[in-house]
Amino acid sequence: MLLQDVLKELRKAGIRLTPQRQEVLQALFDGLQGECQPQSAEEILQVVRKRYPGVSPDTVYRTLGTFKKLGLVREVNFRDGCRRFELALQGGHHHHLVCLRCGRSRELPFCPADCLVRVQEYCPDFEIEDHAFTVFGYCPKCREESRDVFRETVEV
Amino acid sequence: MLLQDVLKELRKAGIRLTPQRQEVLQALFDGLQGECQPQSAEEILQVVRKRYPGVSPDTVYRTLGTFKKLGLVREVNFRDGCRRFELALQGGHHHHLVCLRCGRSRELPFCPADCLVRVQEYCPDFEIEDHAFTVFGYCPKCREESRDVFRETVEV
DNA sequence: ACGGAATTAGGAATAATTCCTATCTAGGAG
DNA sequence: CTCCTAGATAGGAATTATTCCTAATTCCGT
Ligand SMILES: [Mn+2]
Ligand SMILES: [Mn+2]
Ligand SMILES: [Zn+2]
Ligand SMILES: [Zn+2]
Repeated sequence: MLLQDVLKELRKAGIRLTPQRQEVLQALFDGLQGECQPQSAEEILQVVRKRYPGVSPDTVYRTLGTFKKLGLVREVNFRDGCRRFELALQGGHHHHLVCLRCGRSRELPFCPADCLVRVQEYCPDFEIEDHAFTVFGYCPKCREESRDVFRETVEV
Repeated sequence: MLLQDVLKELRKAGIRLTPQRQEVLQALFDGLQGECQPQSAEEILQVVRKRYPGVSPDTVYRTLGTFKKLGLVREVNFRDGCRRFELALQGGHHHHLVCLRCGRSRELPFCPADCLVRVQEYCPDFEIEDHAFTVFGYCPKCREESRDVFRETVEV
């Protein structure tokens, strides 16, 4: 799905298409490229300001909240002190593997869907809205580096 | 496992047993009772201060960090603006179902262990440390209440 | 009991997020 | 096209969670 399609959807949903919102959306689409690092509000703000200086953090947060309510954006937590956001386009559902040292993440094409089914059976009257599955640990690069540090320490 | 056993383990691990740490540990054990709501640092601070006034937030955070490194405490995120903590005693591994409205949580006896295995295969060089599986949505009570509000709105 | 490394209190600093309010504007009605 | 207004924004202040700093204290092995 492309930016244009999403804009159409938003219009259909009765969302006013301000330039600010479009820029935030664009930033979210940009974040989809490459290694897919969900972005913090601050990061999105910086991207947006390149094209549209003067946007306020408040607007970014408000817009992300709006998009989240529409199911267009998902929030993820990487335990690095801020919330992160990424587009939740249909068919692209995934989760993350996060390095607790460098903070980089990798997409995981696994989803504990069976657990969700069991949860729904376990609590039939609970209305499930979203779920998080995130794996934390240390990436190969960071493990390598800490091994180096260890060597240096020992050799001294 | 009881408080005494954990204290023994801590001593074995070379952790200095200050009264502050013992109080934080006690607070965490208290949190285990009842409906198991993982506690925020602030909540723990309040509990600790009842017995031991004058503890600083810093100490609570530092202690939680220490316990986390030891694997004694797990951190969970309920999307309510603060980190939450709970004891991670052996055999008691579980996850949570969280209401986005009232913030209350319920324990889930399901763990996406199979996903973790696949993740480990997918990234053999990544050192998995921890994982999060949390289901968000609206609890029966909150759904009921919002239905009431809806009725009132319509009837006016 | 002593010494020293680890720990703490308290207050300042930081960083993320929200609130407030005067001003602006997208988009529907005419 | 112009007008109108509900909804959106900027900017700065306020809030809240968390960390940093440092002098003073304390656990615990010897
Ligand atoms: Mn992603
Ligand atoms: Mn729990
Ligand atoms: Zn890494
Ligand atoms: Zn609820």
